Amino acid sequence: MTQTKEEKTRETGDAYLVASVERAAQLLLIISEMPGSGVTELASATGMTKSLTFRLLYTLESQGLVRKNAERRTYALGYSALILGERARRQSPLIATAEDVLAALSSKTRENALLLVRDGLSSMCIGMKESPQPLRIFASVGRAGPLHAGGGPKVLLAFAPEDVRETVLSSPLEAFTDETIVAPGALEASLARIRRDGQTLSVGELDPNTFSIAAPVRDHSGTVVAALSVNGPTARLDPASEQDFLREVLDHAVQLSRRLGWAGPDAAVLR
Amino acid sequence: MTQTKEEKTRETGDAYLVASVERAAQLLLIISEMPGSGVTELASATGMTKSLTFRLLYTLESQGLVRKNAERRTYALGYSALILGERARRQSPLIATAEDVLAALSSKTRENALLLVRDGLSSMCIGMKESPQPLRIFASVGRAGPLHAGGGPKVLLAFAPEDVRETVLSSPLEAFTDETIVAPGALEASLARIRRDGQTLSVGELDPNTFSIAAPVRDHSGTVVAALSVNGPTARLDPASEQDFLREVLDHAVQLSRRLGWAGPDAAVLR
DNA sequence: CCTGTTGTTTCGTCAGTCGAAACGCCGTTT
DNA sequence: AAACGGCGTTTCGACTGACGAAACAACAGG
Repeated sequence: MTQTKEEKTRETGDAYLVASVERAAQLLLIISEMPGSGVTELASATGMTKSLTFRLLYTLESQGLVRKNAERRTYALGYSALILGERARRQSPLIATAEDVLAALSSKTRENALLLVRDGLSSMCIGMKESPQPLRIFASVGRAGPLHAGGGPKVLLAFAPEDVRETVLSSPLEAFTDETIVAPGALEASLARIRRDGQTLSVGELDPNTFSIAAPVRDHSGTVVAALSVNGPTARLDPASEQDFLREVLDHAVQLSRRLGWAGPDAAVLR
Repeated sequence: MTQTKEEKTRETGDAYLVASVERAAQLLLIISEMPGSGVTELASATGMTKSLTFRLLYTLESQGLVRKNAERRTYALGYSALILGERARRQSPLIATAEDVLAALSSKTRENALLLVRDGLSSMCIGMKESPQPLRIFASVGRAGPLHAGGGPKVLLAFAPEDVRETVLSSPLEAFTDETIVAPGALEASLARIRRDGQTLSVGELDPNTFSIAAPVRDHSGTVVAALSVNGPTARLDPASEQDFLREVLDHAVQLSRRLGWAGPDAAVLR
């Protein structure tokens, strides 16, 4: 509201950004989060003017990215958004390949199976197959999270470039639960263990009473491009199932990596 | 190139369009069609300047809508696009519900099962489940087509608002094959039959040697919101399978409509 | 009938966008 | 090795078209 000066310096300073487009993209993401809103509501949610919001919506609608419910005067994502998603999926060998693996892993373990990638300093879920059981962790594709808490995120961080690790380790670590690792030293040690073991189990770091078992996914060059994980309520984590889950997650992560062209250690080394 | 005047009149005349956003959206759709292109290639594909293309890409990348392959200097859709698609799917009861029905219909008939909607004066595929058989029609979500040729499109046209029907009937009808209906009178008659029968079979109208069987999908208010169709090679269309397909398509279309809240004619009327 | 809210439209100003052209960086060719 | 062509990136100034503010219209509820 009164950050005019700051905003301008940021925008012009940050370089080649086209402000209108940036705002339109933000509006689009906001709409995806709160479909069925009207102009005014969206305007206040984005901090933009009513006129601007209206114009952007008008333009996005003309491209089919948003759809307007004429009588209720309300907006939601349009078919072009659907198509973009469909094509994005096909364009990414990782996601396209992962779908089968997620389905297999979820049906084997009867728990949520997730595929996470690192996006800057956040983790993001880009694929998921939900547990068939009624009691399950709520998760959704597109959900962003931290890098320092939870099995999948810690795997991503463990294999991230050094500058990313340093940045995360040197910034304050938010405590989501009592179990969240907040001491940089302890986190570093945890990451080292993950690199040594090639997988990890974390309990209650992100949410109380939930566990997460994760392993890295590698591409043809051996680079870790994602983390495959299974999560569920700790109530279902007894010693037997724990061994089971660890084996299955590792197994499927390796399988996925192979399909991406990875020619790393063969099955004998694993187990 | 030399259409400066025309472009301007169109843009300013068309009203509240924000040109940058419009162009960015077009660029985004182009990228989805030709992933792995560079700045220059995309610039010539969209007819935009290199500088503009670069700036738009830069902006879209900052929002995660496109992803840049740093070493190969090449662009593809980003994770935000994926997320938008995911959310668009969830926001549309039609699409979310249709997935099961498409899977069931496709497995029953062993042919492609499609869900089409009308988008202005075009038909568009918004859901699909491919035939399990090796010989199948190529189709993809997001593909736009005409309204006057093919089973699904004609169903959409038959139940479209009158002004849409009039516009289509009074404009030249492109002949895709020898079987395409190009005479307005004949098309009108065909549409009337579709409205009477509540389903249709069309052979070779859009592509030679392919058939399409379609039926309307209705929402809670009884409005036709989509067409459910099955298509395949005419080689597999013998009298027995034809009856089978007609029954299955109608059956599944009704089932889908019911799930959308339609309380129309009960099963006795159908058959 | 009034009132509060929402969506739409208008208008003038100025910031921000755009095109052209120059630049630097490759990989290939001569 | 040097010259070339093609690419992505950067700069710059002119101009325009995007923006905010505020008026207007269209409702819904009381």
